[in-house]
Amino acid sequence: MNATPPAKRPGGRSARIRDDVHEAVLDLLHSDGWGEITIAMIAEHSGVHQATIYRRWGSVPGLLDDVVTSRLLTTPMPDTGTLRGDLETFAARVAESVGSPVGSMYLRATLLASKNAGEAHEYGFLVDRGLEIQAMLDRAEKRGERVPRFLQLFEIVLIPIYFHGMFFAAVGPDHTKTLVDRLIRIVEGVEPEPMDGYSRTFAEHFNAGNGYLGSDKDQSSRKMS
Amino acid sequence: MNATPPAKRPGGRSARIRDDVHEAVLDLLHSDGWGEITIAMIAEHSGVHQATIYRRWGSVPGLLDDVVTSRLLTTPMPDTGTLRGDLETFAARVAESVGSPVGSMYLRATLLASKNAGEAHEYGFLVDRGLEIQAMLDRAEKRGERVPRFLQLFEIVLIPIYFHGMFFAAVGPDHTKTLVDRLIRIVEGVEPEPMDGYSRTFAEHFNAGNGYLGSDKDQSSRKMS
DNA sequence: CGCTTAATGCAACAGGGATCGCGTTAATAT
DNA sequence: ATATTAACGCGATCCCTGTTGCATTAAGCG
Repeated sequence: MNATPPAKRPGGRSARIRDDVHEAVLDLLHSDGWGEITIAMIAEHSGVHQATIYRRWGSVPGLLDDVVTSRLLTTPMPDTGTLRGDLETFAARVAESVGSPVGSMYLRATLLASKNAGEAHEYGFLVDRGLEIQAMLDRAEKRGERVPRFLQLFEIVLIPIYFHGMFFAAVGPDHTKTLVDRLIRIVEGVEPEPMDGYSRTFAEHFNAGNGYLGSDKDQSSRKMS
Repeated sequence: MNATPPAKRPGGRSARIRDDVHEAVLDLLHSDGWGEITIAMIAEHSGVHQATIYRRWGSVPGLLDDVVTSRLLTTPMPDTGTLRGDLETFAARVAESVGSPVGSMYLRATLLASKNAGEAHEYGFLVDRGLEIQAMLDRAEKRGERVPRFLQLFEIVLIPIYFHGMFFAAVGPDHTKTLVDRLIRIVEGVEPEPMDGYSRTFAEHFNAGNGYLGSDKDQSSRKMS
């Protein structure tokens, strides 16, 4: 699953280089914002030779996968005692990381690589996360709560967060709450979803919210008639 | 909005070349399946020189945008008399085009271009479609039906279709019906969503359905523990 | 400490994407 | 029909991504 298979000599120098490269990646993603990240840039900024990076990680997606799994996604899944609580903190966390340059970059890199020429890039941490999420659901079910299927959770809460974050901008915690609320309503079947936070028409929505989705990031004016 | 600005000499030869290139793109997308599309390939397959293609369209995303807007998205929005009917046929159509190589390719190309270096690729036809969708909703509301907000429709029905289609496989008409049904349930507030079609756990879901989402396209075996 | 060899540095090179200058063709206007 | 010039074809060329062979460094091990 990891980009660096069990190394035979992971000690001092290799570890140092690994750290240098990782840090360079994070630096670049932080400074350059959303610009493209090339291996040449990483090589120069870290002082590690290109060839080394190509040999160890192969490609930018592979390197990003390593960075993400080894540094960013180490926080354990929430366990607040209620499914709603778990989902809300988890969704907020996902939204935050997907909205950041690192997360957005990673998702786009891995997903774009996914359908490309044969070499089906492993979905890496996505599978791990899936298992952890399932454990979270299982806990809730064991407590006696009504729980959604995984695909429901994925479609109703996670996919919108991913989509917003990748294409437009990070979604705020208020909206993640709305998504979680929607999921729970669906599972429990209560009264219809309130429409307070929603623009009435597409035009309003598009113009007011900046961008295609009503999120709150500035995005050079693009009105329509 | 269009990739080719109002040409000063759009007649005979230019039009012929434009058609040749468009047809080559469609041919390649049909035959090569999901493989990468390069301008070199298009040039060879169409008999038009690379330099010409670069000059007129600039890049693959630009060319795809032109192809899509001028050839593929000309079918009018459905008007069946009920919101559910409209949504179901529309969703099925979207799923089909997004699942096809052309649609998938286009979406992924725009995705790549969207947040990349400055040149904010226009979302092109997406805005047009948004307005048409809104008109569909307006018609339904005028008939007295309870209608969702645009963002709800977008998040609950369209985004999942896009996401599935772009990164995994096309969703079948059965699942699009599920999505539409979900939306209408949310707006009208009825009993909880049935869970028949959903795998029980993430592992089941992942292994059985092939790929991360339970869709029905073969995808080289990738089991997990 | 000394030996083995994994891992890195270095430079040269292949390959492809994209651009440019210039000659040629043909669309448009008169 | 003729002139004008937009648009195309062609080849050379640049630049960037990624690879490879070989020398050098240092990690792991006795």
